[in-house]
Amino acid sequence: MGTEKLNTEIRQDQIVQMALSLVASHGLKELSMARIARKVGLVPSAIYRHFKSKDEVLDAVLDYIQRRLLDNVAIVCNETSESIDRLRRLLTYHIKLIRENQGIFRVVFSDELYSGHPERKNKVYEIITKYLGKVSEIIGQGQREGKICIDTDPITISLMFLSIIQQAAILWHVSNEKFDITKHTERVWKIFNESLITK
Amino acid sequence: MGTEKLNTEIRQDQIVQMALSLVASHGLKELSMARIARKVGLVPSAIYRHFKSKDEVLDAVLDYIQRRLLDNVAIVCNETSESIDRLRRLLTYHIKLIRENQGIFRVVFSDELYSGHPERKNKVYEIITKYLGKVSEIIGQGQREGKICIDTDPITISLMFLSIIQQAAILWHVSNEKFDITKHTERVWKIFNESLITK
DNA sequence: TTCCTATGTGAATTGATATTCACTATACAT
DNA sequence: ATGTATAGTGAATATCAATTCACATAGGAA
Repeated sequence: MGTEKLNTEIRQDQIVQMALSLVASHGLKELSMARIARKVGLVPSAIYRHFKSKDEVLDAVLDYIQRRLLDNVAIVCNETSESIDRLRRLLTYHIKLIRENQGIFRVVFSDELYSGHPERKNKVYEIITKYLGKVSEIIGQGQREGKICIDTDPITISLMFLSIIQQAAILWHVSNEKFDITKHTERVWKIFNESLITK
Repeated sequence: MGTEKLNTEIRQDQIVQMALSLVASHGLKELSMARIARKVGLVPSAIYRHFKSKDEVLDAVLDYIQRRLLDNVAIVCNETSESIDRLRRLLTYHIKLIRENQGIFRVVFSDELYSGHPERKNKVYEIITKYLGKVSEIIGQGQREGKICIDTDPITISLMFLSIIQQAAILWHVSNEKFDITKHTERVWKIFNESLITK
């Protein structure tokens, strides 16, 4: 009825946001076009004015996630040029991203998203490797500067680095937010610091 | 028609196995009672002779996963009494379990499994913490024996330990098995060895 | 103001899936 | 051998989700 008419770009943004928010609160399984529509304030069929299919919506959500992750890298690189500092800050931003937007990780690590969709599975792989690539650039920089020990390759270190946060995030999520992710991160950083950073 | 009649215990086992195998090959989303039935060699309604609902099937799958994980701990504890050795072997068994039974991890870390099921989410949490508990016992033993440095608590170390394998498993899975999980594990073990094990 | 197009609506379609039930057949105990 | 409890069948039901389409309308361009 008296529903405001907004152009596709705005609606697409809203749809992605609402989709992500629904995933955060109820998981991917419960994500339906009808629910998204209701949350946006539209009727289900209206979504199809802005996306050809549910698959397209999911792809857009993935694009958004990728952007958020890579933005974090850009932000820390702007804030400081010191490699260890960059890593430390990235850790903080990553945790913050997880806490504020649980949906992101329910999506990225739910195989429901890409089972039966080779292209999408590939996209997820791409997101992870791109992010890892950026992190390992920072680590490589640190190694060249003599701040990080060079007997392990940057990719392995960056994967270790992210693994630990990621898994903590899963535990945090599964424990209904009881697991203290911040404290865990601090302890891990300490070990990380002592074992990889040249003194 | 000429379908053999087997007793409930056998059928329940078959159903759990086939369910897990389907999850491994097609993901949780594609897991339907009909598919399970076909794979077992039954008609869909027959499943209900052995499980009250699909939820019960999923619970049984979770029980099986828990058993497999804890079995691994028992096995390594039987094989050797040396803490570092136990950890090293557990790592190997864990990777083997992942490789041979990809379904296990598609299940444990798919929130689709427990979204909207607080009890099941709790069960997943329980599985993880129980396993972590066992691992940290081994680590605690190593610390008491002076083999593992004591400035970090066992739980943090065990979580780090498992995080790294787990995440590697995800990457392995998302990359369509291209990522070399064994090599990665070796490198990680090396770092682990150098930073946590007292020389 | 008047069109025209992009956007929104509601009903209908299609397809999948969990679950139930009345019925049948098998294996095992007697 | 026979009967009974247990396991298997196939059809039916109910629900739910994605998608389509004919129709309605808002809002900017003319």
